[in-house]
Amino acid sequence: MAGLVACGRTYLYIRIPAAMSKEKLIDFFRNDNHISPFTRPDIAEQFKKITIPKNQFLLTEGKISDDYLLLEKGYLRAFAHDTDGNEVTTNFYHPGRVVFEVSSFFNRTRSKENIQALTDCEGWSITYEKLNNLFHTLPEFREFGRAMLVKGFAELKTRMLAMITETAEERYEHLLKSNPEIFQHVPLKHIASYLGITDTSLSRIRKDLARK
Amino acid sequence: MAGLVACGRTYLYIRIPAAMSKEKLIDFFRNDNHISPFTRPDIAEQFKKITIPKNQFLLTEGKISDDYLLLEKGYLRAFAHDTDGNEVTTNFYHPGRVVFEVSSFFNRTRSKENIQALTDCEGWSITYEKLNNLFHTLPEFREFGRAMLVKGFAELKTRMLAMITETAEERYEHLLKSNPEIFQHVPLKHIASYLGITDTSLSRIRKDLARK
DNA sequence: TTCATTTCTTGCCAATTGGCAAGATGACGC
DNA sequence: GCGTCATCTTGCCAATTGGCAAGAAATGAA
Repeated sequence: MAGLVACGRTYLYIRIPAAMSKEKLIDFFRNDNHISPFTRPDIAEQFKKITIPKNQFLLTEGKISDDYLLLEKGYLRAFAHDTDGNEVTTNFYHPGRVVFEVSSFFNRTRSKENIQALTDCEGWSITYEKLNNLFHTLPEFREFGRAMLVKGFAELKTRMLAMITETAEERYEHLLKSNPEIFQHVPLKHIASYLGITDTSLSRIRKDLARK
Repeated sequence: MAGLVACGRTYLYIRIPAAMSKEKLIDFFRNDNHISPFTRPDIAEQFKKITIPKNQFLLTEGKISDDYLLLEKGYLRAFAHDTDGNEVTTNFYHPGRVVFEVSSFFNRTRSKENIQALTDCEGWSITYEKLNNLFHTLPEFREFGRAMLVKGFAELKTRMLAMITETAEERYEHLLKSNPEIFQHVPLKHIASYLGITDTSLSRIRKDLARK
């Protein structure tokens, strides 16, 4: 039971010892973003089950990201602050994703981003140190780690290209198609900043699309 | 001498056998983007010296990226095509950089991007297979590989945030500060598409800034 | 040099997006 | 239920950016 953290502030999350790591676990291997039980107990047992209540933070600015989280249930959002202090949503996460801040986690530097649960979340987390040990000893798992990095990289590139070549309306429509679930869990202003526009503009775009 | 490729088209580049790989080579280790001779002959000898004449391509659309290039001299640009067929510049490379297309190289998939030399270039290249062998056998070198990935990731994220939070004028000024050399080697239209604006807008921005 | 091509600038106007503020709607706690 | 606060929409106007086309300037080839 232990390991449970109660807290009035929103900076902590509950960490539950992995009681049944070896049965019900997550397998990303070559499964391309689809969740299923781990097939490798030696890997699985290094992960801890964690739950994150809605609105609480997996990572806050200034901390060093030390959760490499395989998300099983729930939705999260990452956001940073621009020079004027405004929140900018940098990413959304849904089940089947690896959730962590790449730069902070691997460089062991203070994060400029926050990662917050939009809904109650569940997943399997591993620390930097343990993850590195696995990478060191298991070449197949190393492949997995690299694949996750490369995948994130490619997605970010695609999004960048969309920012350059597509209108806000097109970007909105694509997000609506590719990630409809998040619209149920997040206010439009977060989606707007993710798309690179204001909530006012997004509202107008939605009105225009509704008339069509 | 051999290995030289002459070609009227712009799709090939010259590949010169690494005659002096062990003396004058490149060391990125923990050197954070600063070039100096390789200190590890076992690594160095896996790389081949290549030169790329101006305007020729290191990578073309549809091919699988198989050069992981440590750039020693010269400048390159990566570009893709949007749905209307227009060129969009996705990246610029300067000496001290690793030049390759992450997704195509690591996933062994056809590249959607081209990488073209803006000036005569020189550097040290390694194939996917050899690079993987090094990663497999040399943990320190693995660290280097990951660091390059993470670095590229972080840069792309920063650029993304700039696209969302900064005006085109601010993005232009930052590029001018951080990467002034490329302005000597590339027409403004390429810089414009990299910044996410048209060449017309960039021209106006430059006029405004000149008056200040 | 001369010619052709590309690059860069500029004017005109339209489309997109933002800033601000007011009002409507909805969610949540007491 | 009631009140409060966040969310969402809308109107008005301004700023930014784009599309197009013409002309100037620079570049490169013969």
